Amino acid sequence: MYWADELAAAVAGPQVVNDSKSPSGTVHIGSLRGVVLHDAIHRALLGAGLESRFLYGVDDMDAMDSQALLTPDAVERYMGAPLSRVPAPAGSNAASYARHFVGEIFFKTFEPLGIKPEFYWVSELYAASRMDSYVKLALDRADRVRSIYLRVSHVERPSIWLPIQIICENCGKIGTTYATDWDGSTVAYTCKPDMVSWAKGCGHEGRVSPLGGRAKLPWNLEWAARWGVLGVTIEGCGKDLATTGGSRDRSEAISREVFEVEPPRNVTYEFLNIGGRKMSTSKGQGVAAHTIAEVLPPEQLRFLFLRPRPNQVIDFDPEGDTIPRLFDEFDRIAAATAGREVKGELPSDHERLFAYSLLGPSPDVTGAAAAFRPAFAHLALLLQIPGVDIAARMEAEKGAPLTDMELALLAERVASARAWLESYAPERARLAVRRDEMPAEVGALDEAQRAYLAALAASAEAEKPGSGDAWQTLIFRVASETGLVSGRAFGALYAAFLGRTNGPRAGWLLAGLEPAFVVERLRAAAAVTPA
RNA sequence: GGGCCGGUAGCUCAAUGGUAGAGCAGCAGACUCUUAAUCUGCUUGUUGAGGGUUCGAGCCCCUCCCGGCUCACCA
Repeated sequence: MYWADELAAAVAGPQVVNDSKSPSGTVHIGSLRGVVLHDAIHRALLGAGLESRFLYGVDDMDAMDSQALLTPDAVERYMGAPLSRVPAPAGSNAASYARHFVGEIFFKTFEPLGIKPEFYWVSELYAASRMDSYVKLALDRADRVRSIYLRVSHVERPSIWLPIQIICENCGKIGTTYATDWDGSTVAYTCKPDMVSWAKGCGHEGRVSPLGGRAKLPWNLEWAARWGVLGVTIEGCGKDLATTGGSRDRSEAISREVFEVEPPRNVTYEFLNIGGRKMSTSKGQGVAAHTIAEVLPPEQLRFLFLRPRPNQVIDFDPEGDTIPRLFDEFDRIAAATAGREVKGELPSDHERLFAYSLLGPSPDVTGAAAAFRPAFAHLALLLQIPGVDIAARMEAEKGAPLTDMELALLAERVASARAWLESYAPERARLAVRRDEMPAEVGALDEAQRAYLAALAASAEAEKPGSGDAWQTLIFRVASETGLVSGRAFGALYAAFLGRTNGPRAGWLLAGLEPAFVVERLRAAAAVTPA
């Protein structure tokens, strides 16, 4: 059974699926794995006849800690401030930095993937006092919190430490304050200049109520509190958090022992690596979500994340054959789903995998599976030949007119293939007519092939073929006249124009070039002395 | 040091307890109009090592070896 369906079969009653993201830091392609996974889980729950909500939270009470994202004059003032209070970059009319960044960049990648969670902003949960009862519990039971940190993670907190981060009333920063002395309604705090290295506190000291949005819980407690506030029943997380003694363990212990709430079911998911290496934006290895989305249409991007089980590493190297093969594998699964015979082994419940790769919430699986999908590599090739009518060629391949859905799929693939040719396609997938010099490969042609080229030059000059069809006919006819097997005739042409042993349909290739150049090159190639 | 994932054909990978198999590469062949297409045939295995469970193990359990990521400060 498909893993998401297995999960859905294992639960009962109404479900709340939750995921969240801190808006600080760059969003790269790997960040989308969790989103797509949670969406698939949500759809699996609905498909199993359960009630389900899919929530997505933005951690905008977190402190701004990335200097690279601020203009230099804003660093002094906003480093350490809650992201909800950092203004959006110049030119944006968003209400805050967090809203700009997440709204403009991250959410725009959700919509095309057919993912529509209910968004919520953590700063609003605090401001609306929905977190207050958990803040009080955390402070009342600070000793329990400290002992959990010690027991689960071997982190020792001083006895005056309180699990709360106050927003400084003077400078507005949250990353620089240290709170002590909870008296049941207020805490004392100091905004320390040297609390953290990346932000400077103002030195203010005060006493304030931590409720109603004036403070936030530290990460692990906030996570647990949210499970309680929102009634979360399923929430996966990356393996960096799920390690023994790590964040997830701490939050689960806090949820049970401090808030007395049963934590949600976990689905730990592995990372997405690029070419066997971890993604790192600082090393230029990270692929921004919107960049890869130009090359991979939504369905293939979903497929990339949904085909492996969640706890398997995905090694995605956009170079080489990876992208064409991803399309081919998708098409194979589509064909199998449509009931056609395919080669090779299929994943268990491949039709479920196919359905979840389609854009939700309730796609036409049968129609999509049966649709004609042009082979990606073939399409990329055709795009490089001048004067090819792609739609007509595809119709000929299918043997029937394309439906509206198929035309849309074709347009989508054409755009992907163009983007691929410009970005990740290997040299061997790119065609280039060698205009400037004779390819060295011509030296490998034998006498019969050179004679063929000479004869073709003469015939072309006399008959002046004007179309791909006319050229193709001539190529075959001259081959027949000179007694050369057609495959070797084509080989000679590819060597003379492309410097390779094979290529696209030669007639259309030659028809796209200037007649004078074609004849001249044919003659020159025919005259080359064999190596 | 702890955790997770992986190790299967020359390469990339599939196969969730039931005959180890695909793509690419290679070899041989077909084709007078898809020539990076299509079709036919062939070849390739100590499934990292060892033990265990089972009628049956690539898959489950145990012990190792190798590689990758991750955590151990904060969020």
